[in-house]
Amino acid sequence: MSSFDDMDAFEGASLSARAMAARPAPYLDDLNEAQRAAVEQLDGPVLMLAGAGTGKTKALTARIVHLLVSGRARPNEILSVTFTNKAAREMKTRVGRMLGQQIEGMPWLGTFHAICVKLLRRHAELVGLKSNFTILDTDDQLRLLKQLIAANNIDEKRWPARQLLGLIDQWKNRAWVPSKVPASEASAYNHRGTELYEQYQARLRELNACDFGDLLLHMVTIFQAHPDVLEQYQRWFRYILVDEYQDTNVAQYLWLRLLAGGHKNICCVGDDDQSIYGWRGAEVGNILRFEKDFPGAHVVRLEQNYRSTAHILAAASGVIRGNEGRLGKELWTEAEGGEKVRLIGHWDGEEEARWIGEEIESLQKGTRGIDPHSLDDMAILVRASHQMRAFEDRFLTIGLPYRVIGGPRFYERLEIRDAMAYFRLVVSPEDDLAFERIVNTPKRGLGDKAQQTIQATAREFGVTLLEGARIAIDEDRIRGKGGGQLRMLCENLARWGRMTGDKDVTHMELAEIILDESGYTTMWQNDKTPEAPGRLENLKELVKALEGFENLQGFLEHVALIMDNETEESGAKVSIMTLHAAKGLEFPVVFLPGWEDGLFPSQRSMDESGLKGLEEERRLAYVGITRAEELCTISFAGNRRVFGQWQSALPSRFIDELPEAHVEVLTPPGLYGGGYGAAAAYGGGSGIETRAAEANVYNSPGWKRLQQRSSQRPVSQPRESRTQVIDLEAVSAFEMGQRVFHQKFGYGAITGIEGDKLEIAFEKAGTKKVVARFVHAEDDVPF
DNA sequence: GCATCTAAAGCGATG
DNA sequence: CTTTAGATGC
Repeated sequence: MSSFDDMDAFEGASLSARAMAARPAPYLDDLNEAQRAAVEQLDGPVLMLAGAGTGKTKALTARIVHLLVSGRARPNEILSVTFTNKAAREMKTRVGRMLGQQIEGMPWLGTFHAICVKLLRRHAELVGLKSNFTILDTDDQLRLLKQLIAANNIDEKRWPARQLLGLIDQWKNRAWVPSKVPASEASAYNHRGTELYEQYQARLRELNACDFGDLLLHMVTIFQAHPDVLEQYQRWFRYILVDEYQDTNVAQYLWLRLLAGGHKNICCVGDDDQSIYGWRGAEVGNILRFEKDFPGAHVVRLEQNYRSTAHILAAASGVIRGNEGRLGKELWTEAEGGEKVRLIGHWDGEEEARWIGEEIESLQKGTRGIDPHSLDDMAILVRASHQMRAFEDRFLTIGLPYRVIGGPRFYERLEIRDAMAYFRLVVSPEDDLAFERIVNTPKRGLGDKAQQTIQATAREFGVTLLEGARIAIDEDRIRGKGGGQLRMLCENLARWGRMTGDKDVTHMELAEIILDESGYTTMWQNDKTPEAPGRLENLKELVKALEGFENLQGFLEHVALIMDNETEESGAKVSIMTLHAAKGLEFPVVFLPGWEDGLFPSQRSMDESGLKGLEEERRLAYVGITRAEELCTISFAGNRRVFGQWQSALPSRFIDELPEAHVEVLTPPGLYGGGYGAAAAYGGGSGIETRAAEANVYNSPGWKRLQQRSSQRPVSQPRESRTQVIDLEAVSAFEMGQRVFHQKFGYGAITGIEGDKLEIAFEKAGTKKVVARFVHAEDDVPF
């Protein structure tokens, strides 16, 4: 084990405390009373209950600065954990800005996982790993589990690997090693869950690998079994700060409690009303229990909101009031005036998308006393990602620029994982999982049979797959085209491996060489699907990302934890994302579509977790509303197509919880009268509102009409956009029958021209009408 | 060994 | 409806 003092992170990070103390402390001046209290109470346990938009990050960064300036701790003695890399990055820059100087050494400001990797590399041998262990992504985990399931003669059809993975994840979130899984879980996964968990852990150790859950679990295990190690860190980390404490799971909680066990200088920041990750193992209980865990804790409430109008806050408060067992907070603001929260019902999901599209266009120009807004200021927040499609389709048709936030993250993408597998294999030839992944990608004529031969050979000689492959070739066990290709792959890998030591080739050049010579780049160049250009683009991004690292090895060690889906595109765009992805963000204008019972609150959530599930959904509604600064529009549709089936739905029960005084009900032309929704059906809301709801909705002709027609496919109502800009110039470049390419739908032929829109029969996506400027001539594809 | 068809499942998402 | 994994056929 390397000595404590060797650790990079523990040295060279000092910033002269005296030099800073001499500076004035403007960071305290623009804090309000509560924020200031939270910042100045440096010693002992502190719970900062920070509502949405109350300047939480500001207080947190001021606290770090205060610790540094007051000389309580050096930058490398502060442990500061966040959940996302984005949050970590933001805190780093804000601390730097507040100090008025860039500060290199905040090595322990990062995500739980990033910090645990750093620690675990130092102590890996205590849990049977080498310090250069690899971190598996979900894909690798799943493949491993499938192998185990097959080896145990379990029918994967009846007992899917995904289920087992979910189970193991949950156990790890609760900090249960295989031997600690309680008997109550014994029946899980056909009574073989624990057994397979044990095998999985053993296999990980063989592979010198661990998964994300292990990063924390191993550290907890080490701290519990080696008090001397724990004590070192308890002493070293003089102050601990935790962001988004309501999202911590049991393993993270134990980890924190162990580290804070000595001095108890721990400050947890969170908002129980924004706990929306229960299904991922987060325990709201952690935050509710804080004062019991840390007796004498100072609890500070940040309740003054600087983000939203009073109407928006009132609406959010009205909804969240429905939850039990809250720590209790009431947001308030000095701001006056503003628009009420708007509520509108639609016939179906497409109508909803159409209306929101038009609304966005008129807000762009400014309307009814609302100033013009950039598209960057507007966001659509949906409950489930499949709701996004309706908006994408509509926005493509009317030519409204949008960006989808979330989606598959950069490093989870197929091409990135493939490329990384090549790099992994070059750096560590014993990485069998990487070998399996790329041996026949691109296609080398090595199918099941050849791969089984390699596996068998490797087992026979007790060597890695790559070594087994080499032996298999030498002994002529794999013949024909595949054999030759495999020989070439092995030789290439060996050659690239030697090049890692070559001073004349930078690791970026090497990465390019690997991708080119393996045929991987060519594979995508020859691919004619619409995704291919984007994938090549991503590979370029990947190589660019290498720049910040010393070598391939260094890059790989960090990549699983630091890669973000971050491509800065030019031009203003409206954002579309899930409510989960929206946490921590804010927008002047927010649309919240799809407020229908079953969709939101989600049926699945309620089925799985009952009242707890419903309460988490309610917090999600609270998070959604509080993202809005000026204008918040909630909508629901009477009919929606789910998995191709038309289904009718009732307005969300959360709509009844919106306080009427702060809501303006909009009535779109030609639709049933607006009004409150499902109160009667659930007995929610006040008596008056409930009766009003019955009168307005259930007995209204419009509602009855809606009910009657709900089983039929609704006729879409073509209505031209008020703000249509016809770009005939773009259309003139095309003619009937021409073959064209579209970013989203791929290749197709023009079958009609109408105004500025083209009707195109796509090869894969069917016939669609799209705006001409999103279409390229076939020979003008922007690769 | 690979391409093409067919059946079944998909609901929320960070490291 | 869409995607994807597995089976089937060539």
